[in-house]
Amino acid sequence: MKRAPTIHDVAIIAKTSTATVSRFFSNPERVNKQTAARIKAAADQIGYIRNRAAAATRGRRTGIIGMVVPTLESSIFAELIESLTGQLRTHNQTMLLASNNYDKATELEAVKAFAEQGVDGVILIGGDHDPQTIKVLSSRSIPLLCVWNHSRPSLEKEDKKQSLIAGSHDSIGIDNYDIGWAAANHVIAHGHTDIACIFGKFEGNDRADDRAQGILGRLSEAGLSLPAKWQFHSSYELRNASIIATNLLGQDNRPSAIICGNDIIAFATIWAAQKCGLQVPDDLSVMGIGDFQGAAEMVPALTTIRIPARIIGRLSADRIVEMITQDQSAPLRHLKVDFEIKQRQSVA
Amino acid sequence: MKRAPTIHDVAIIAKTSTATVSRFFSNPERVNKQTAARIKAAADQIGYIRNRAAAATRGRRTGIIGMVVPTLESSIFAELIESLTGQLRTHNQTMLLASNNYDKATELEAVKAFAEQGVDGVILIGGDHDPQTIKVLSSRSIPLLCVWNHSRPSLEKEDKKQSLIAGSHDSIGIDNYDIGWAAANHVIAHGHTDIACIFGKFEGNDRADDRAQGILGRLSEAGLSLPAKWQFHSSYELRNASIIATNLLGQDNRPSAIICGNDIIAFATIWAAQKCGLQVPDDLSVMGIGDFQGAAEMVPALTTIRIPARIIGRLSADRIVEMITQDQSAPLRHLKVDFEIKQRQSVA
DNA sequence: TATATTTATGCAAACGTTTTCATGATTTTT
DNA sequence: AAAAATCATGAAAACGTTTGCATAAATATA
Repeated sequence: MKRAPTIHDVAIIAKTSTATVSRFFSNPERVNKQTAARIKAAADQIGYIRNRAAAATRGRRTGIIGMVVPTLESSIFAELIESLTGQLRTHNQTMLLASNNYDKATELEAVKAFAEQGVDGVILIGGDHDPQTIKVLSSRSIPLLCVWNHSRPSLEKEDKKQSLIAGSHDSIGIDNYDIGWAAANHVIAHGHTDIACIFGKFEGNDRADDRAQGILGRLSEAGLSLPAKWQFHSSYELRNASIIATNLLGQDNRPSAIICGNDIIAFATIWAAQKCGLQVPDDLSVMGIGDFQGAAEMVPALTTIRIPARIIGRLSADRIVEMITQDQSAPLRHLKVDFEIKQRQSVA
Repeated sequence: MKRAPTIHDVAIIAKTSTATVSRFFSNPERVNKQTAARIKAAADQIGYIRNRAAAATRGRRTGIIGMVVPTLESSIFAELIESLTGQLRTHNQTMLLASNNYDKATELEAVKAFAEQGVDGVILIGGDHDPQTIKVLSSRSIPLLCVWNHSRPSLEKEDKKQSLIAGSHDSIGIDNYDIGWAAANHVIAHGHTDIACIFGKFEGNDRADDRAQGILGRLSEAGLSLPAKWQFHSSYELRNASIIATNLLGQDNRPSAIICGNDIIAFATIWAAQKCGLQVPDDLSVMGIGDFQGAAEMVPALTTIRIPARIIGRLSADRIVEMITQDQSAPLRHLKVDFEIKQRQSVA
C-alpha cells in the first residue's frame, strides 16, 4: 500500500458517513452501538490510524505538548521527562522535545518550532525566559507551564516578577531558596564552620541563583562568612566541576565541608577529594543537591536533597492538560512541592 | 490576540496572494525579490508562524521525526538524543520522543501515536521490534531507521533476519558482538583467567544478547569456561546491579575480573567491591561497556569501551532526512561505526 | 393518539495550507 | 522585429478531518 487509509475509506466499508466515523473516534458515546461495532471492524480491517494533522486544521487539538529542557545529559531531567511522558500518555498526548543548552535564544527557536507544529501546550524549565518566548505563546493562547522551580512572587528581582506577570503562566516545582537554605542548614547542624561552596553557573539558570541565595542566607544567619577563595561557580559537566574541586582542595587551608550546587558537582568533588587522598567524610564533608542517579549507591553514599522529579513530572502532565482543556480565564496556580533531605554518608 | 495570524493575513498586508506567500516560505527563490521583501515585512509585523499541521494535509511533510528509546534515565541515550535533536534542527526537523521501558508493546503504541501525528520518519533503538510496528510504518511508507546497533545480516537468528527484511530498514550503529569480544579480549590480555560476567537483561534488548555472545565467543576462543555461578543477568538500574554484584562478590571464591554488560552495571560492581573492602583493580578488575558519564572521573576511573553516541546521533539525523527526501526505492544501507577501548584504571 | 423530546445520522462547509494550471509580463533567441 | 523561452503571479482545487445544521427515527410525555 502506498496511501494511508482515510476516514473516508472506513466510512465506505462501514456503510456510514465520514461524520459518524469521526464522531466514533472523538465521542464514541454519541454513536449507536451497532454502528460503532461496524466502524471498529472496518477500521481494524484496513489498519486505519487517525490523521491528527488534518484534524488540527479544523480547530481540533494536535495532542502534542512541547517541552524544552536545558540538557538531557547528566540525567538531571531524565526522570522528570520520563514520568512526564508516561503520564502524558494516559491523557493521549505525546511530547515534542528539545534541549536548549541553558540558552534562552535556542529556547525561543524551539518554542517557535513548537508553534509551527501546533502544540497544545508548552512546558519549560524554570522561570527565566526570553520575553519573545512568552509572547509567541500568549499571542496564540498556548498555555505555558513552568516546572522544576516554584516561582516565588516575593523575590526581589523585578524583571523576574515582570516576566511572570506578562507570561501569566503556572508553575510547579520546588523552592530553590529553601533548598539552598536546607542544604546549608544540614551542614551547619553537623558543626561545620569552615564551609566552601561550589555553585552552579547562573546564566540561563535561575535555579542556581536561588539556591545560592538560600545557602548564603543560612550562612549569614549563623554568622558565618564565606571567603571569596572558597566560593566557586561550575558548569554542569563533570569535567569542569572536577577541575574546580581539585583547585579548591589544593589551597593551603581546606574547608571542612563543601556545599555543592547540584549532585554532579558533588560527585566530582568527592572524586577529586579521593584523588587528593582525602577521606570523605572524615577529612571532608560533601553536601549535594538533587539526589541524582548513583548518589545512593556510590561509596561513600552522597548526602543530598531529593528533588522529587517523578512527582513533579506527574503533576505537570496533569496540570498542563487541565490548562489546555479548561476555561482560559482560570486563575494562575503555583504549586510548591516538598523536597527531602537524604542523610547518607558524605556529611559528618 | 486570540487567533494566530494566517498566511491569508500576510497576503493581504503584503498585497499579494496566498499562493505567493506560501511559495515564499517553501521556495523563496521562486518569488520576486521585491515581493519577497514585502512578504517578509508583513510576516514579521504580525508575527506570522507557519502552520505545519495545515501544510501537512496537503501532501507536505510535517517536519517531525519520531523516536523511541528504551529509557531516558541512566544517561545511556541522553548523548545520542542530544546530538540527534541538535543535528535535526539544522535540517529544520523536530523530534517527537517516547520511551518504552524496553517493552515492544509500548513501542508499538508510541509508533502508532507517531503515525497519528504524521511523522516524516521514525528512529528506533536496536533491531528487535514488534512486526506490527514495522508494518504500521511500511504500510504508510514512513522511513524507519534503526540505530545504536549495527544489524549483522549474517547472524544465525532467523526471526531477526526476517524482521530485518520485512521492515527493510536502514541501520547505523556499532557491532555489539565485536564490542563484547573486544571487552573480553582486553581482560584476557591482562592475564585474567578467573572471569565472571554480569550481562544486561536480554528481553527487548538484542544489544545485550549480542554482547554476551561476543564475550562468550572470546572466552571460549581462549579456552576459558564461564561457570554458571559467575554468570549473571542484571536489569539496567543501579540498585538491581548492586544487589547482584554484592551477591557475586560474597561467594566463596571470587573471580579476579568481572566483565559488565554496560557501565551502569560496572559502576555498581565497583561500588559493591568497595563496600566489601576490596581494592579495584588490585583485588578485582572491572571492565565496562559504554563510557557513560562519570566513567572517566570516578575513582578508580573505569576501563570501558566508548560507544560514540554523538557520532551515531549526527549520522542518524543526516541519514533519516536523506531517507525522507530521497527516492523510496533507494537501496538499504547498514552503517557500522567504530568503537574505542578506553584503557583507564579499573582493569589491571 | 398527538406532541415533545431524545438519539443517531448525513450533508456540506470550514480549517490553513500547497500546488496545478493558466495567464500576462519580461527576457532571450532567432 | 517576431518567436520562443522564462519568470512571477493569482485563482481555485485539494488534503483529511471536524462540526453546525437539518432531518429522520425512536422514545417519552401529555
